[in-house]
Amino acid sequence: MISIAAWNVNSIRTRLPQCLAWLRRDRPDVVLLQETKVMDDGFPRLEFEDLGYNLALSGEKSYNGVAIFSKYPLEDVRRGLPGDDSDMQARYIEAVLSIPATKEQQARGGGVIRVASVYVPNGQTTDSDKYAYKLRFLTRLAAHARTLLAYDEPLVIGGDFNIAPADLDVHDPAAWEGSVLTHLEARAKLRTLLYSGLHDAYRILHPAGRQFSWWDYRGNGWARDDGLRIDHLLLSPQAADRLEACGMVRDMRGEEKASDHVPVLCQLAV
DNA sequence: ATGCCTAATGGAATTAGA
Repeated sequence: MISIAAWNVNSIRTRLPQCLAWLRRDRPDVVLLQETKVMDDGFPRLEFEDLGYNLALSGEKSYNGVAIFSKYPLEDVRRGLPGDDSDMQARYIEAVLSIPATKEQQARGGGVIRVASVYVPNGQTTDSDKYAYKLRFLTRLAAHARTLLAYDEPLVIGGDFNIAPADLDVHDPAAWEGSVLTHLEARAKLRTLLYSGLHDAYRILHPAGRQFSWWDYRGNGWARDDGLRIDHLLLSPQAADRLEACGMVRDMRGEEKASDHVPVLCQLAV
C-alpha cells in the first residue's frame, strides 16, 4: 500500500510545525504540496529530509510554489506545464516514483507511479485577466494530461484545482453562484480533464460524499462548515484500479495556525 | 457584507488568496 496526499499548505515556512506534526502522525509516503511561497534556496529541506523524504521543489518568491515529498526515490523531475514559455509562475511539478516491486509486479507496471503537484490559478473574478489565465492554464494541463495518459501507467495528478466540480462540492451553492471556484467555464475545463481519462479519487469511493477541503478564514467559515471541495487527486485508470481509500484529513483545519486547506489523502495498492 | 482572515513584503499599507 502506498499513501499519496495533496495539500495546499499556504506557506511552508509558516506551516512548518503543523506540517512536521502531520507527517510524523500519518506518515504519508508521498505529499504533493502547493503554495509553498518560498524560493528553493529558502525551503526548509533538512526538517523533511530528516523524516526520510526525498524532495523535488519548484519555488517562487512570495507566491505560488509547488513541491513533491516522497519516501521513494524521485526521478525524471519536470517543472512547469508545456504550452507557454512566457508563464513563469511556479504551479506545476512532476516526478516518477521508483517503488520497490517484484518482477511480477514490474511486469504489470507496478514498480512505477508518476505523480504531479499542481496549483491551478484562482482567477479572482470571472471578468479578470486572471480568470482568462486560469482557463488557459487548465487547457494546457489537459493537453499535458493526455500526453501522460498515453504512457498507460499509474498516474496521480493532485493539488489545489480551485474548482468545486459540482454543487454537491459546495456548502451553499447559491451563495457561491458566479464565483471563479464554481463557474461553468472552469467546471467545463475540469470535465475535459476527466473526459480525457482521469478520475476523481474522492468521487470514485464517495459518490454522494460532502467532505470539503477548504474553508475561508473569514466569516468563521470553519465553525459554520461553510466549505468547498476544491483540492483533488486525479487518477489514471491504472492508478484508479488500485484505489483503496480516499478522504480529507479534516481534523487539521481545527488546529492552531491551520492552513485554510486540509490534505486530501488516498491509498493505492502496490 | 469578497469590508469579515491570513501571509508576504518590508517595516505601513498593499497585493493576493478563495
